[in-house]
Amino acid sequence: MNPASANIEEAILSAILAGRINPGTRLGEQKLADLFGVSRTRVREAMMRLETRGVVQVSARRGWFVVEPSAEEAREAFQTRRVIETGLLQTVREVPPAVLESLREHVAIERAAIETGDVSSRACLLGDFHIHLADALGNRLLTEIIRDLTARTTLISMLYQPTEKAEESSHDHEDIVAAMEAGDLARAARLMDEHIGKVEAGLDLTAKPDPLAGLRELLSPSTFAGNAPSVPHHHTPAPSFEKKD
Amino acid sequence: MNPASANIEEAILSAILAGRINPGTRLGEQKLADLFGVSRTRVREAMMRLETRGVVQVSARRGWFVVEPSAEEAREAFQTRRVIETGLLQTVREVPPAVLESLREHVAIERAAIETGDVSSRACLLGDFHIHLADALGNRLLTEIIRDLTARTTLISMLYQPTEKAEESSHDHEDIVAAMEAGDLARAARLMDEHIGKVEAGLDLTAKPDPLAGLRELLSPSTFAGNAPSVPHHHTPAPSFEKKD
DNA sequence: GCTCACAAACTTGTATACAAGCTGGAAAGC
DNA sequence: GCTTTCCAGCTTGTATACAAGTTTGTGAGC
Repeated sequence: MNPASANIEEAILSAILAGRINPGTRLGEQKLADLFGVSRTRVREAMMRLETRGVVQVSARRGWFVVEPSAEEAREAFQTRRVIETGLLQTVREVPPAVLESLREHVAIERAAIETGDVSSRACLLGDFHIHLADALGNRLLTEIIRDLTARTTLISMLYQPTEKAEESSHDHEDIVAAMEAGDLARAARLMDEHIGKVEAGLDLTAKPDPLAGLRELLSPSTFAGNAPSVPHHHTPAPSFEKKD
Repeated sequence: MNPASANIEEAILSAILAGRINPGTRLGEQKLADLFGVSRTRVREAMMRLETRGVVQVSARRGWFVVEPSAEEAREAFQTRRVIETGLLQTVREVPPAVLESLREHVAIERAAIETGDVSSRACLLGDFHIHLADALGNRLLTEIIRDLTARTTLISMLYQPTEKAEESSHDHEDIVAAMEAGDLARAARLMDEHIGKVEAGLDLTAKPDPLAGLRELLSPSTFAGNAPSVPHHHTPAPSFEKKD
């Protein structure tokens, strides 16, 4: 609708869905304004829209930050996704062949990306499966809701997921599609429930979102040799938020 | 967060939920700014947030309007509500006694409002039941989603609902709570599905949203005696949007 | 009397200016 | 050397000014 401001919003959201923007990343109004060649007004507009969609947050006079969901918020996001996605599968009566075809194709692309080892696109694809599903079985409204929720859970995974299990997720997707193909939507719903449960269980929600993650990442590829302690042993003055610049 | 702009947003949303603002109502930035004693900036902020929540829309350089969902959008909203609310009931394992108590109480208030004939508050209460349910069984995120959806369906009812059936809805709510009380959540989910289906079926989605509804309402209580044709017989130049001022 | 064209008033769209507050670093004091 | 205080710079918050487009009312022409 507003050409540029919609682009800013969409650009940031899809970067999050693709896992290219880390939770906690600071998004300065002026920098984005320069980047997109508009004034701060439009950027603020996009930011406020993203804030109501739950993907960024403003800290008064400090800046906009990509949300870092708390453990509680993480649980809420997963519960919500479980409710909606199982509800969708159980509400639908039958699945059109074209939809099945499209989903099978999507899963095939997932597997290809995993075997190729294309890490950057596979996270995006795994989330995209759920968005595709909502789009195919539901409607635009539902798709938008799922999209925002997927952005949230993507950020949560970045914060709390110790190890990725892309193969397992893709296999789950395959099973869900198979159940749909067999016309057993109740089973598809149950599999979806388990799938989301597995992803959630794979998180380490006891570990607080690590404010040092950014620093550690910068230091870990060993500029210094022979030190890979899990926690830096020197006293650090808690930089709290800022990670990228 | 932003005290005033959040208030504007909340004030408008709850007015919609209470049925005090009609779909299609124009919301002028300057007038709202004067009303709330702030500048247009804050009002625009609130409007854009409400736009991403799907309750208002901007028509370029003409103004902000409370949405008038199309028949297609109405179907989408009801499908989405059905998916989420049945999904919620089916996901929940057991219902805490305190929740049951609170829901029973709510239904009692509904019935009281209906018997009293308090038309203004009963629409609000009927929608509130679903919001309460999401709040009690789900989480804040889910509640917010349901709240926005309820705002949508409230507007849809205003546009397409020929006759209100408040007693029936309240009775449905009672049955749903009874099923929950009996621990039969599958039945509760089915009843919820039927309930939302009934509300949707009670709409006349073939009737286009009537751009003259506002005018007709203003004229119908007979300033002139003896003329109540369903359509004014003189040529009207299609005022399209504006209804309130 | 009716239609059409034009202009004035009004509304949103966008940028910019300035105010308010936070952060980080330098300098002073211990 | 270490801590504390204060100031300069940077970032968002809010208002206002102006640009661009829409609507409506007026008046000329038929």
